[in-house]
Amino acid sequence: MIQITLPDGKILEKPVGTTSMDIAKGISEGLARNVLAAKFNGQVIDASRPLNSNGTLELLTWDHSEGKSTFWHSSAHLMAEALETFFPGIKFGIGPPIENGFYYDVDPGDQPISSEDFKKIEDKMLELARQSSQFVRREVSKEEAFQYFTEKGDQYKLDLIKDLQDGTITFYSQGNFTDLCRGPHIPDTGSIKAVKLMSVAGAYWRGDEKSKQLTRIYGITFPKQKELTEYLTLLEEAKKRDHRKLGKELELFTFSEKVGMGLPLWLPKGAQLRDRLEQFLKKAQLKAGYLPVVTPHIGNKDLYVTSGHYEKYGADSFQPIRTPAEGEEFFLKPMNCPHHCEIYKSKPHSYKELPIRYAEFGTVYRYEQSGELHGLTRVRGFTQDDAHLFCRPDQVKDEFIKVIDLVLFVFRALDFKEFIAQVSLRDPENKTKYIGTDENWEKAERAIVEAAAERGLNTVVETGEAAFYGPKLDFMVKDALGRKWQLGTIQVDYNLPERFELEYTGADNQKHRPVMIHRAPFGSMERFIAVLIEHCAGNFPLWLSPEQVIILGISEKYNDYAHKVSEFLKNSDIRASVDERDEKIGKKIRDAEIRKVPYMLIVGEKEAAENTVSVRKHGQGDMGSMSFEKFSEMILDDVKARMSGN
RNA sequence: GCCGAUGUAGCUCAGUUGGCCAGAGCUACUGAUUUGUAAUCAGUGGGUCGGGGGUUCGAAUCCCUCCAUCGGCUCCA
Repeated sequence: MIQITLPDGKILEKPVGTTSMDIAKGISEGLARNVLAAKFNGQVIDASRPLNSNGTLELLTWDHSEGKSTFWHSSAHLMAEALETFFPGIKFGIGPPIENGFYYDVDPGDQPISSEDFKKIEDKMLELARQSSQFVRREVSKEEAFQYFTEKGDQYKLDLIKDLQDGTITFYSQGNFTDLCRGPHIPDTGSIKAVKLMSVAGAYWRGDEKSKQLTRIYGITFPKQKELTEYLTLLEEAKKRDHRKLGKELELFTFSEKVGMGLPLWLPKGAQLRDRLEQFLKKAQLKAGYLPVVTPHIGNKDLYVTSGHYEKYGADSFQPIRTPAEGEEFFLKPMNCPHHCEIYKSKPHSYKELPIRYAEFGTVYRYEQSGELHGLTRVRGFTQDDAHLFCRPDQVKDEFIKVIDLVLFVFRALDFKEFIAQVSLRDPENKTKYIGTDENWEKAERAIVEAAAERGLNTVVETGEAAFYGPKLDFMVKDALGRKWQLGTIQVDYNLPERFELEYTGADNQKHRPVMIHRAPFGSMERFIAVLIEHCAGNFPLWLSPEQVIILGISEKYNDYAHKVSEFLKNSDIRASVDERDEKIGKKIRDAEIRKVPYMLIVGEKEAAENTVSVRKHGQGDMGSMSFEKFSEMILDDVKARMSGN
């Protein structure tokens, strides 16, 4: 007999070889129907696997993320089975579950698969699912595995088997399809009730640019049709928030082929929004002891030879500008730090001065591969809310914490509640990728981990994701379509101070090397605004809104009064304008609502006579009337409260 | 950069077996109207059908090529 401990603490005595499914059936038929897999002693396994030792057991259903993963992984197999019926000889790479659904990388040979094939594949998947074929697990020898896929002619599977250890290889079969697979899988295909293939895309075999490119088919499945419908509705909603769409509709930014791809043009309203954000952060930074500096957009090649960036990125960046007479080479600056190092070097420093914090909204230019460009989130010219902190080694952790606090202040002011802090450490297996000593790396990594812990950040650690010069802490958020983007970043750098031979004089009258911290709470203005647009669906908070108030006259007769109100508001630093058009009030309101102007003031005969305005709030409707002085006060109070981060 | 898809007026989109001067709505402009909380009416203007080349009596439509955009991959100081 073995003892099985359930999540509620209950302990069951069961014969050796009992399966999780048996246990589920013992609890309830309903549960048994919904069990997709099981987690035994922390390992996810098939519900049909016999249990042979004591342990803790959790039955996984659709409500568990691991249950979903198993469901989607099995769905990938189901799709593969369907694909094989339409594309005989098709070869398979890998087919894992992902955050939303699954994909399978396939090589269909000379019979391309396009989205036009989706319908028939989906139908076939549903047809196969209805047969409720069981997923059957089988342990095979490496030799047998080789033999099977050699006969099938699937070189990708052979490539995978090559790296597997004999004795650990398993096959899973359902219906007429057998795949090399670690598992686990759901009991049978019958629970897959709704299927939707999302897209096809190219993907390199094993993620290697030099390998053959396979066709990746993305799909998602659900145990209920209703859930698929809901998911598709959610995607539609997300599309409406896409910053590229809203950016155009709200006239925030645009691109021009003539100017060049990936080079955003900020329209007046977008520039206004951007300026509000800059002013907000500049104010906070002044309070936190930052010193504003300004540096040029280009820098001599020598600067980047010294920094080491020339060697690493020289060939893959915009090529240098040459002076006609001297033939000197200048690069568009891809980052601000080398310039700031030279500012630091402009005079000797005492340990008493540190930390020194140079801040600059610095516009930088990076050559991004053409296929990488994406709205405002991935561009070739962008402005970093950059700053470089030069401090003593004993100040690193404190400074780090202060920066975390600043980032959190910004996020709070802008109502970003969901983000994760990613700690990026170097890959210990591949230390040659990085510059700097082991000792310095360890010190820096420890400082980051401790600082993040002290501020209670929700962190994930990513090994091998560090920059080549130091570890970093990045704040990640998701866009409307669930894609993850890095916003703020804090990076420790022991490298540049070394390369630029930065120094300060210590209390011992000896020269010491400062530590540098790069940091940008927004990251880049472009990306931050992109994410902000999606975050608030274009309904910017009042204090940021490019147009805060629009005054709408009932007819042209009241335009004079409307202008009087507008002038009064503008004199109080409220961004107000008048819709002077000869349109009916309904039309003016509709247009202002579509433009997402936070406040509409409707003025007619009654208001003009009483010196009042009729207030309509965006998305909420009529709020009644008040004197325009009172309205102005209300707006200013709101703005003031928000800008201070409450 | 790679794979796949897309590209018609300022915007959103019709226009598919190649065939009269390429269409609609919104926007813009002109006029009428002077309006009370999400679209007043009428008229006018606006397009090298992404660029270039080709096939054809004839191309927005078929082919080639380049460019840009979109979805991914790879990359991201």
